[in-house]
Amino acid sequence: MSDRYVENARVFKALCDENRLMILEMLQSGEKCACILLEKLAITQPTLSHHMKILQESGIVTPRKQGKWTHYSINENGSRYAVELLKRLTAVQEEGK
Amino acid sequence: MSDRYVENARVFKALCDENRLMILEMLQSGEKCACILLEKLAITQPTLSHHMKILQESGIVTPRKQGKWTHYSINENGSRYAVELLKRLTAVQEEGK
DNA sequence: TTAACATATAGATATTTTTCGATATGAGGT
DNA sequence: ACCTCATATCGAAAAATATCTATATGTTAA
Repeated sequence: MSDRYVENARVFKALCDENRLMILEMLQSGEKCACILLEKLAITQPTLSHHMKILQESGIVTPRKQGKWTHYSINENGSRYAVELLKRLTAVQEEGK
Repeated sequence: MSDRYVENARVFKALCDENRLMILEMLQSGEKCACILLEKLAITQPTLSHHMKILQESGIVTPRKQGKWTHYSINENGSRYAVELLKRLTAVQEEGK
C-alpha cells in the first residue's frame, strides 16, 4: 500500500467520526478551549484529547497553547487542502483531447 | 447522536479506506467493471463487493448492471455533494456583521 | 515547594471495520 | 434444465479505532 493512499486517507479518517464532526462544527464559530468542547460532548477528557490529536494530525485543526489551556481552531490551509484533495479524487478525467 | 452527524460521517467513511481511494482513482479514467478493479487490487471478490457497497451508499459511486457485469463510475452529483459538505463543515464563520 | 487544575499518555476493553472462505443469487449460453 | 461465470451475502476471524480508568506532565497560584 503506497504511502500516498495512507496520507490521503488520514485526512478523511479525521472526518469520519461523529464526535469529530461535532467538534468541527463547534469550531466554526471560532477558536474554542478544550474545556468548552468537553462540556458539550458526552465523552471523557482523554477521549477528547484523542480526537483532537487526530484532527490536528489531519491538518484540519490547529492548537494554540496558552498557559494551562489549549485552544483549538479550524486551520484554513488544512481545510483548503482537504477540499482540493476531495475535488481531485472525484474529478472524472476528460475524454479525448 | 443526531442522525445528521451519522449521515455526514457516512460520506467521509467511504473515503477513509486506502483500497477505496485506489478504486476511486481507477474510476477517474472512466467507468470500470468490477472484474477490472478486482484485477488491480490485492483483495478478494467479496471484499471488493463490500467496498463497492460502501462507495455506493455514500453517493460517490454509481453502479450500472449490464448482464452478468456491474460497471462502476464516479457519480458527479454525489461527489459535488461531498465537496460542498466538506467546504461547509470547515467554513469558519465571519466575525461581526 | 506544594496544591490545584488542564491536558496528555498508558494500558485495557469495547466497538467497528476489514477481510476471508463458503455459499447464494442471478444472468447467459448449451 | 443445466452449467458457467460475475457479483452479493453470510458468518467468522483479524485488524483498527474509540472509549474508559488511572496516572503522568506541565502550568499557575499560594
